[in-house]
Amino acid sequence: MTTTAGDHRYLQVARALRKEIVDGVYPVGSQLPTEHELCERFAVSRYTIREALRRLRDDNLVASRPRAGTLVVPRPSTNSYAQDVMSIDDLLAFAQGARFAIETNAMTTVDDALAERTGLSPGTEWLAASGFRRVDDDTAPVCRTEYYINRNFAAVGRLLQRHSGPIFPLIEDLFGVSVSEVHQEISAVVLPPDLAQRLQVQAGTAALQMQRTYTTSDGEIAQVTVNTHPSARFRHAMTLRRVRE
Amino acid sequence: MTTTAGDHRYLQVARALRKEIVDGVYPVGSQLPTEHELCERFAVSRYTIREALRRLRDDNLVASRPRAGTLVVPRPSTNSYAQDVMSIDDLLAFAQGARFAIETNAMTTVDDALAERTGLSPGTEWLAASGFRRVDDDTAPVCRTEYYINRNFAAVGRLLQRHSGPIFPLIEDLFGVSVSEVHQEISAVVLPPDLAQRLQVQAGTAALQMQRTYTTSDGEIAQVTVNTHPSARFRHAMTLRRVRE
DNA sequence: GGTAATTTGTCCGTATGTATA
DNA sequence: ATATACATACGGACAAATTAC
Repeated sequence: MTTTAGDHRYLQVARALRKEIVDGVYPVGSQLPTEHELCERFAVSRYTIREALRRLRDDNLVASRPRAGTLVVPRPSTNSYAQDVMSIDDLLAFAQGARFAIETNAMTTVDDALAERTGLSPGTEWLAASGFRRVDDDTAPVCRTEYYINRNFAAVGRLLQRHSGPIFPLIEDLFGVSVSEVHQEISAVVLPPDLAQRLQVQAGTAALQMQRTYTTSDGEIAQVTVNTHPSARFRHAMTLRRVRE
Repeated sequence: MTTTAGDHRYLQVARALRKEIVDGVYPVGSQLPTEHELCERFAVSRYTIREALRRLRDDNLVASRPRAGTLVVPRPSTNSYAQDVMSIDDLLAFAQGARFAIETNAMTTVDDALAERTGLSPGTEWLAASGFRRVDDDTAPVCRTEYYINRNFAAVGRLLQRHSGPIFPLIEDLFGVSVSEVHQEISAVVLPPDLAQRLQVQAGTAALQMQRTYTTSDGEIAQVTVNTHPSARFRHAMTLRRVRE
C-alpha cells in the first residue's frame, strides 16, 4: 500500500510542483497558486505547502514576496551560461602578504559623507579602523585601508594589530556567523595631496578604490572595507571560466 | 531603524545560541539542550526554536540527528568553501545599452607599447577597432573602447557598426568556437589630455581601465578589449555569493 | 535482547504581523 | 485605506529511530 507514497508529503508536493514548473504549466514569470490554494489542491496543511515551497526556493526555482505571491524565476541556465571559479579567498589573496599598521581605531557615527561613500546608514555606529598596508616596514605602503565593522562584532578590534590577513574570517570564528555575500565596487579616484603623501606618490596620481561589503546570512552588514591602491602598485585581476552543468 | 537587536524571535534565539556556542558554553562536540528544553528556557514555541536551529545548521554550527539530538560541530575552518555566482553576462551587462561608434577599423601589427598594455605578442597582426560608446548620440561618451580581434575572426569587423552588445557571442556564432575563459584586469589611470577631451571631461581626471582577454577552448586568444571609463560615469560592481554544495 | 523513554522530524489548525497591490 | 498573501508564531499530535534500561 505504500507504493504510491514516496517520502514525506512536503517532498511529494515539492516534486509535483517542480515537475509542473519544468513542464511549463507554470512558465517563468508566472505566479504560482497561493499557499491557501495549494493547501486545498493537495489537501495538506499550510505547513506542508510552505515546507515544499522552501525546497523550491532553495533550488532557486521560485521566489516569494509578501503580498506579491510566489513566482517562477528564470532558470540560471538560459542566458547566463557562464559561472566563474574565483573564490572569495582569491579576492582577498592580495592582502595576505602585507602587514597592516593601524593608525586609528575607534567607534564612529556615520555622517552623510561617509554614508555616501560606503552605503551605511547615517547615524549608525561602527568600529572604524584605518591604516596603511605594506609588505616591508621600510617600503612605501601598498594601500590605505579603512575598516568599518558592525558594532556587534567590534570585539575583533583588539585583534587587528596582530592579525595580517583578511578579517572577516575572524568575525566568523569569533561570533559564529557566516558571511554569505560579498559585494565589491571598484572605482577610480585621483589621490588628494595628503593621502598621496602618505602613500608616497605624487599628488594627482590615479588610484584604484575597492570597496567591499560583507553581509551575513542574516542579511546584516558585518563589515565594510575600503582599500585605496595607487595605480602603479596595483591591478585587479580575475578570471572567469565557463563550467558545464 | 533595523536595529539588530530587534525583530523576530527566532533570530534572537539564534543569536543567543550562537553566542553561547562561540563562547564555549556549548563546546564543539557537545550536545545542545533538547528543543523542548530550549522552548522552556526561551519561553517560545517549538516552531521558533526549530527556525533558530535551522539558521545555525545553515551556518554549519550545529548538526541535528533524529533522536541523537543537536550537537555542536567543528567549524569547517578551511577557507575554501566560497564560490561565486557572477556570470560573464553580468560582467558585460553595462555594454548592453550603449551604442558603439567606430572610428578606426584596420589590421594592425602589435608594437612594443601595445604588447605591454595588452599582453599580445609583438609582431602579430590583429584587427584593431576603436571608438566611443555612448547611450545617446548627444551626450558625452560613456567610455572609449578598443578591440583587438584575432585575424582568424576578422570577418566580424564588418558587423561591428550595426552591433551594439558584446561581440564575443558574434565570434562564437560565426565561427563555431566557444569562449571558455575571460580574464579581466582593472587598473586606474589618469586621462591624458587628448583622450580627456574626446571623453568630454577635464584633463587630469581619473579613469577606470578594464581590459578583458577572451580565450577559446583551443587556448587561442580570440579577442582583447580595453575599455576606458571616466571615473564619474562608471563604477564596477560585482557580488560574490557563497553557494552550498 | 527486548522494551520503554526520549528526541528530532513531520504534520495539523489557528492566529497575528507585515508588506504590497 | 483595505484586502491580500506571505512571514512569523503558538500549541498539539504522532511517527520513527536511537538510546538507556
